[in-house]
This record gives sequence, C-alpha cells and structure tokens, in this order.
Amino acid sequence: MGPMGRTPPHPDVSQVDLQQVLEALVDPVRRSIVTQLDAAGRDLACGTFDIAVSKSTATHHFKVLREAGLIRQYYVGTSRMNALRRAEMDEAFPGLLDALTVRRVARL
Amino acid sequence: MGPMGRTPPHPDVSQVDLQQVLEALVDPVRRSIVTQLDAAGRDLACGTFDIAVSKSTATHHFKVLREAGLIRQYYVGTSRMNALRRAEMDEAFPGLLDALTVRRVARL
DNA sequence: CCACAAGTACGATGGCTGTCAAACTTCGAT
DNA sequence: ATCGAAGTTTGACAGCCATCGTACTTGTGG
Repeated sequence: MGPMGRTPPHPDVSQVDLQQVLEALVDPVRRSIVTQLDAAGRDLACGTFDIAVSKSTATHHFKVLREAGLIRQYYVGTSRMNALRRAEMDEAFPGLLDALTVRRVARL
Repeated sequence: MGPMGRTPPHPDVSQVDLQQVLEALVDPVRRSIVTQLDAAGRDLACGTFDIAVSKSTATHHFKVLREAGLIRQYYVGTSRMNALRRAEMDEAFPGLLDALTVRRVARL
C-alpha cells in the first residue's frame, strides 16, 4: 500500500451538518477532548489527554470527532496527533465552539 | 387541588448545566421546536408546532425542554403555551442559542 | 350534561451508542 | 530481530431514549 495507508479520511467542513457536530459534542468525553485541545493551543497525541476511558473507547471518540470535522488526525511515529479544526468550524458554525469550550466559570 | 395543580415545575437557570442543555438540543425535533419558537417571536401552543411525531412523543419533548430550562410552560384553557426562555439562556450560556437557532444566512 | 379538543401518563419496544477486553498492527529503539 | 509503546479493530453487551398506542384528565362550547 502507499505511504498514506495510515492517514484516515477527513470530511470537508461543507459536508458536515449541525446535527452531526452536535451529536459529536454532546458526549462529555468528546467535549472534554475538544476543550483540552482548545486550551492547549497546540496539537496533542491521543495518549496525552486526560480522559477516563479505555484506549479502544478513546479511539472511538476520536473517530467520531474526526468524522464530524472537529479534529484532524495525522501520525507522528506511533503517535496519532490531533488538531482542532477551529478556523473551519468557526466559519461553518459561527459561535458554536466559543459557546462550548469552557472558558466558563472556574468549574462546570 | 389548588389552581396551580396543572402548572409544571420550572428549574432556575442556575440549576441547569451545559450537559443537560446540550442533551436537550441534540434532538432534531426539540431543536426544531426551539427554532420555531425563536422564529415566531411569541409563545406557541404545543399543538401549533410543525413536528412529525405523535402527541405523546411531543409531550415528552416539551418536558425535556422545560426541565433543561429552555422553555416555560403555562396553561391557557386546554392549551399549553410554550415560551422560549431566551434572555435567561443567553445569560447562562452566552452565544449558544445564537449558534443553534438557524438564522443561518447564506454567507459568501 | 355531553361531546370534543388538547394534552398527559403509562407501559412496551426497538435501535442506537458508549463501554470494555482481547487480539492485532505499526513504528521506534534496543 | 525483538520488545515495547501507541493505537486500531472486532465483537459483545448494557443502558438509555425516542417512539408509539392506549387510556386518562381537564377545560370549553353547545
């Protein structure tokens, strides 16, 4: 197979609808992933997130986020990096991530 | 029983968290109800909404919205009126309803 | 009083989905 | 060439929830 064998498919933001984005963000674990990415301000490997689920479950959550157009994934060695597609999401769904990324009060 | 026997309980916005609001708004039928209320700009009876579910299912959806603090319900005769709690929601979750109520204009 | 209209309450059900363990793959380092 | 680290894949399972029909309640108008 070619060198792109491990690069997963990413949807164009225009192919994603609000329903799919909301279904992705309604899960607390996934919303936490997005929040951590946003707070970090840089790409993060799957294993570096603070989430209380098994690895296989984490894989599932990252997949849902990727298919909803919220993150972009790419490999660096054995690590899978995750990038928040902030600008694209902001353009497609203005204000949504702003309203959901908990810049909110001290604690939720 | 007293005259308030048919008045359902309404939570204070401070008692509702983002998770509950999102769970309410992730359902297309419920989001449509909120959108229709927002577009109408006035209170609407349950039966006047354009939703493709049975009456009992509709009752369920209105209950979820009410318990999430999104709408206020009161009786007028046999009709149950629904009011969008826009201002309170905007204060508790700034930008959220703006991002979800499909005012979605064709941006170029 | 009676019939109807508007909702509510109550199961029952079917599908979806978040969860995990186990086995596997891929890459880097020893 | 081997071992471990990092994720993926698969299959199974449990709990939730949107849905419906039926029966019931409440108010209004004739």
